[in-house]
Amino acid sequence: MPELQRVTIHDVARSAGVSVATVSKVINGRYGVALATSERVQAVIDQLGYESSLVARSLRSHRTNVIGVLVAEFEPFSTEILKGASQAIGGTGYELLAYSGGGRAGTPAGWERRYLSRLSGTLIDGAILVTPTVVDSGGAVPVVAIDPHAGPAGMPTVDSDNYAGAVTATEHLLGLGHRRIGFLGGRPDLESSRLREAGYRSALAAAGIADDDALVRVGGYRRENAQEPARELLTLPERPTAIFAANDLSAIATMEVAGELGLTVPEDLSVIGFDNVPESALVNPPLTTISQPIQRMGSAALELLIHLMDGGTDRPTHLRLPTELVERASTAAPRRR
Amino acid sequence: MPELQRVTIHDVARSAGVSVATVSKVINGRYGVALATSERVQAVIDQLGYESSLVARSLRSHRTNVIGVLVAEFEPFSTEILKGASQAIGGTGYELLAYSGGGRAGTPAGWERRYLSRLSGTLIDGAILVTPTVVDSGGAVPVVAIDPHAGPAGMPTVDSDNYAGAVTATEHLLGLGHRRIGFLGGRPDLESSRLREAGYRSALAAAGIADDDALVRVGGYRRENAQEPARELLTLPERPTAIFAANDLSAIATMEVAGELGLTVPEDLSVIGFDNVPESALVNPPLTTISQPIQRMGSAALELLIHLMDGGTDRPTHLRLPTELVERASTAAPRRR
DNA sequence: CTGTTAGCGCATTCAT
DNA sequence: ATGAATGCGCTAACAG
Repeated sequence: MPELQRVTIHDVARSAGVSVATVSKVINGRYGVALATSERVQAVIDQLGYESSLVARSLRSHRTNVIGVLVAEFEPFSTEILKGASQAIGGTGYELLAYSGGGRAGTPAGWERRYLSRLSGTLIDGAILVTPTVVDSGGAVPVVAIDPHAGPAGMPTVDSDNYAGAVTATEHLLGLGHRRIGFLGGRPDLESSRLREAGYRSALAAAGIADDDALVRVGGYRRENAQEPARELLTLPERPTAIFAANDLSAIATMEVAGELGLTVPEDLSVIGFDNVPESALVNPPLTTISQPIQRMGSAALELLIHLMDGGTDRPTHLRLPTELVERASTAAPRRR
Repeated sequence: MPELQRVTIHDVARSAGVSVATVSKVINGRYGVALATSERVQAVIDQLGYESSLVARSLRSHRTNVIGVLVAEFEPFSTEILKGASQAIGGTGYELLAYSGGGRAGTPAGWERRYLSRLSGTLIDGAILVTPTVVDSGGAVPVVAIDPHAGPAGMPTVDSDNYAGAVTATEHLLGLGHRRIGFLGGRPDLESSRLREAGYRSALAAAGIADDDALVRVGGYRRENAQEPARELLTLPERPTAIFAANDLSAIATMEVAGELGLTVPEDLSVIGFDNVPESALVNPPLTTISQPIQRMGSAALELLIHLMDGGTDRPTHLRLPTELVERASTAAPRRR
C-alpha cells in the first residue's frame, strides 16, 4: 500500500519556493529572514503539517531538550517513578522519553549501559536510570540513578532511607509487644537488602533483644523464592510471633504460607512489609508496610538531573528520602500464651 | 569539565585499523568480513564499550525495531497501558519507547500529531496513541489508538465499553437506593466522556428518574479541575446522596472535597469512579469503581499493531473490551433522613 | 574481502 | 536576506 511519506523540510522548501536553509531559519526563529518570506514559509508549514524530525535534528545539533528515563521493564515501581518525573517536568521546557527493552529475556544485565549508549549524546540530553545494577555512567551525558542496586557509588543518586525504614518497621512490632521477630531478607547482593537487615538488627539490639540468626532467612525479594524460607520460619519449634519481610512481595508470600499452616494474620502472626506497592493494599488482610515515596523520588531525580544538566555543582548529589509507616491490618499485639 | 565523548563508529574503526564500513558490517553481521578482522573489531567494540546510536542508525536505515507509545502525560491510565504493552512485548524482538511532552503547557491539542511527526518515519516503526484527540495518523507509520477521544474513526482502535460501564455504575447506585445521583463528567469533547454521561442518563431514565441538569457538572478528568465542580455539587441546597465521577481521578477529588466539607464517605455520600487505576484501591475508603481492563488494552493494542506492521489485514481493527463493577468501600445505601 | 562514495533530514557556517 | 556547501553517525551500494 502507498504509505504516505513523511513531509520533510525539503518538501516545505520546494513548496514555498525557498531553500532548505531558509525554512530552517524560520523554524528556529533565527535572524536573517524577511518578514514576508517568513510568513509564507510558516503558512506552508502549517498547511503541510510539517514537524521537524527529532532524529535528524538531534543528530545535527546534539541537543534535543529530551530527558530519558531508562528502565528494565515497565512495572509498578518504574511507572511510579515515571509519574513523579512527569509531574516535575511541567514548565521546564524538557520532554520525557521512557525506554525499555522487551522484558527481561535477552537483557543479560547491563541493560542500562546499552540503552545509555544507544540514546545518549544524540537523542537525550540527560538520563534517569531506574534501579540500575551497573554504576558506570559512561560519561556521555549527565545521569541520575534511582535506587541503584549497589548503593550510591560515584553517580548522583536518589534513594529512600532503607535503614531508617527497617528500624521503624521493627520498632512498630516491638511497640506492639512482640519479642520474637523474624526477618525475611532480600538478596544479599543488593544494598537495599543489606540496609534493611541492618536496621532490623539494630532496632532489636536497642530494645535489648539478643541476636538470633535462627530467626533470619533469605527470601530474595521474590514471591516464589520467599515461600520456602517463610515456611521454615513459621515451623520453627519456637515460632516467631511477628515477621518483618524485606519487601511487600515476600510479605505477601509469608501471609500465604501462614494461611496454609492454619495461622491467622494478625491474630497468630503479625506481618509487615516494605515498599507499599499498590498490591499490598489489596491482599487480605491489607498489609502493614513501610512506604517509600516513589513518585517523589522520580520528581527529585528529575530536578537533580536538570540542575546537573545546567552545570550546577552546588547541590548534594545524593538525595535520601524518608520512609514512613503505613498501618493497615496485618499487624497486632501478640496473643497471650 | 571534560565530558567524555560518546564512542562513535569512527573511534572503533580507527582503533581497529579498519574502515568505518567494515565496522558497520561486523555490527550488523553482514557477509564479506574475514573472521580474523571480525574478531579484532569485535574485541575493540567490547573494549571501548561501543554501542551504535539509535538515532544515526534509524536516520539511515529507516527501521529501528522500536515501537512508540505516545501519551499526553504519564498518569495512572497511560502507565497501566505501558505495563500491559511491556508484558506483551517480550519475545517480539521490539523495544518500547514511551514519549510525553512536558505537562500541559504549550500542548494545546494535537500533541499526538506533533509527536508522531517528530518520531515516525525514523525513530519508531509503529505507534500506539493513548487517548488521542486527533484521529488523523498522517500515514507515515502504522498506528493503533487506545480509547481515542473522538471514538473509533478510521484508525485501528482498542477501547472499552464506556456506555455499558456507565450504566452499570449508575445501576449500582440505584440498587443501593440512591435517587439523587450527581454526575461529574469528563471533557465534553471526548467520546468516552459523552458515552459515560449517556450511560448515566439512560440508566436514570430506565429507573424512571427525571433528568436534572443541576446534578451534572464537568470535571475534566483531572484532579485539579474536578475539585471546584465537585464542591458545587456537594454544596447544592439539595445535595446528591451519591456521585458518579467519570473517572477515578475525579472520584478521588470528590472524596477529598467531601472530606473538607465534613462529609463522610460512604455514610453521607457514596462515590463511584471509572477506570480502576491502582490508586483507586489505595484511597480511604477504597473506591468502588468500574474497571476497564487497562493493561489488557495495552497488550491488545501492541499485538494488533505488530500484526499491522507485519502487513496483516485480516483482523478486526476495532477491539472493544468489557468493563466490570469493582465493589469496594466508597458506596453504601443512602442514610435515611 | 575491504575501502570509497553517497546520502538519510536537518542546522550551521560562509558566500553571495 | 538568501542559498550552497558541509557534516552529524551510520548503512548500503559499488568499486577495488
